[in-house]
Amino acid sequence: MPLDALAIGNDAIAKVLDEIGDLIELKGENVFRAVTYRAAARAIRDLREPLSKLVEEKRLKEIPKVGPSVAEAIEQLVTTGRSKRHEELQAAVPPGLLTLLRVPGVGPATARTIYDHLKITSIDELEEAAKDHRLLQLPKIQAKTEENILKSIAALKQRTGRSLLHEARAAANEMVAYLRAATGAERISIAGSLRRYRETIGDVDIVVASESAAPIMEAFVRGPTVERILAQGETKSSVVVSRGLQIDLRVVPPASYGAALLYFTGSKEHNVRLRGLALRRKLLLNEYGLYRVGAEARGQEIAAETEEDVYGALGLDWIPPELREDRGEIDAAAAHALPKLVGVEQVRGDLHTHTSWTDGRDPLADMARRAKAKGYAYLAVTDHSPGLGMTYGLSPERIQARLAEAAGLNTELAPFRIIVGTEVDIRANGKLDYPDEILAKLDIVSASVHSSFAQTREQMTARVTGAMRHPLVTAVSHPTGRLLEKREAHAVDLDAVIAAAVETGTWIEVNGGPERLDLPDTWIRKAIERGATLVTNSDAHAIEELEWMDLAIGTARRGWATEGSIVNTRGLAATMEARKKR
DNA sequence: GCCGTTTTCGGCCCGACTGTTTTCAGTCG
Repeated sequence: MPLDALAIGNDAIAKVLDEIGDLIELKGENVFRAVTYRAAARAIRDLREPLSKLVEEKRLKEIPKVGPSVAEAIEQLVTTGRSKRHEELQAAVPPGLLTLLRVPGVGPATARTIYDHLKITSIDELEEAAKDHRLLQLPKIQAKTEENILKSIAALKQRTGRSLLHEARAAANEMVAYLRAATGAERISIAGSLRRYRETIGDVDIVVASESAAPIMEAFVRGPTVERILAQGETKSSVVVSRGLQIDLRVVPPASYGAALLYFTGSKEHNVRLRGLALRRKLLLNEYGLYRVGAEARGQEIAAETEEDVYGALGLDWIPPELREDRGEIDAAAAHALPKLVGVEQVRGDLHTHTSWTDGRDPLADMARRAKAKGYAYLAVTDHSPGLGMTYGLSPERIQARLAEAAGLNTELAPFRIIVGTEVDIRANGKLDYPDEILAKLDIVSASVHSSFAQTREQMTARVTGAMRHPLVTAVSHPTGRLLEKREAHAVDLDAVIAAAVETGTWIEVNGGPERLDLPDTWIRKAIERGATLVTNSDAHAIEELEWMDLAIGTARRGWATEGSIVNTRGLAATMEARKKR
């Protein structure tokens, strides 16, 4: 079978490698083997080339953590869709043990015990057994463990998945505000994936600096949004708040605040690299500080008070949280070669928004006034075209009326400027949903796919890149069409989209809508490396959603974006100049 | 199973909390 026809993607292969890791652990083999498979899986998720290509070019060994064994598994997966190692493990490990691992609190050892004695292989069976108190007969399991397993299963069933960034942030801000008011603590920070602007959030992490942890812990677990206490210790506690979101709190002495913030911001992979770096210099890095090995017990830290101190003592520049993914940022920090990332304060305008003329909630005048109040120089309104029946796309007549309204507002709000544009639908056949004479009246034309998502990769790629080659199209919006936690990206060749952007000068959007965050960060980085122009947008449908620009910028920063790569950091004239096609 | 500015063998990040433990294994992040 030709490789292309099989088309097993990097993500699918990474998933199998992760599963091999789990199976190795369940089987009781050396856990470091399992760790290696999982590390390789992660490296593959970060890869920006298809594995099939690397196999063909015999370059698999260039991937970190890929040695002879992992490479063999990858090659088999790419060429046959199966892996011998994977299948042998599946045969050796009872089916269903993997399923039990999904229950928080149940690890390999517990799963094994439960299976060996009760032959349980599904979460439903586990729930039944716990309700009947059959787990109590098992070694090392007593009432409390059984109770916790039941609670975890209930939470698992209630929980739909990871939280979207803005939802997690709202819950985190609520908790931080409460802790400030209830305890008077001043140095409180959100850490974890939320601070790194990851696209979805598992748990929220909060770090507090205080000499006395007990009252803060007490206040935390009694918080108004707390539904369940998972753990409560002297310095660390975990609770579940509404919608199943978990919040972890860590209280550390003020002298350790920087080290703790660094530690709990992660990512795990970034931390592991940092500690390895420390160890090679005979230093120990933990959440309390950086120490000479052996000196930690005496509390003689080299650095701990601020993140800058800790990075500095390791010979590194301070690394922005969005870069802390072990994707080359540590080497860049050592070489003093980190990019100067774009900041939300550099944004001069928003070029993708909707109003009550179509499916937006707020009138154009309100959107424009809010944008001006934010300090923007311009705002583009890009209401939908009629092809999207459900969103009341604008007819040619209503476009004229909207142009007239914008002209009036522009006089009133000058020098602030409303740019009248459209988010025009790219139809299934690749044609745009407005004729050229209408598009020609508009200053910004964003083209996007909203239908026929099931097209083949070839069809979809031709559809999108064809639109990008249209001389009146300024930008391509949400290129993958993914809806986080809801809908997968449609099949599209992003390499070809980036190539078309570089070739034609069409901008690629970084959409700040929290369920899109599209383009994804690893592709942003690739697009920038290849010289494409990006535009960050909120895709706001209401005045408060203009704040989603922050999410678009956070995502762009994760893609190592600098001011120069983001077109809407420029003033009005320069931005309009940049939309001219090559 | 991978990896090397102490190494090609012997490590692999580190600590908190829980539960069932009389000193620690399991799990998590």
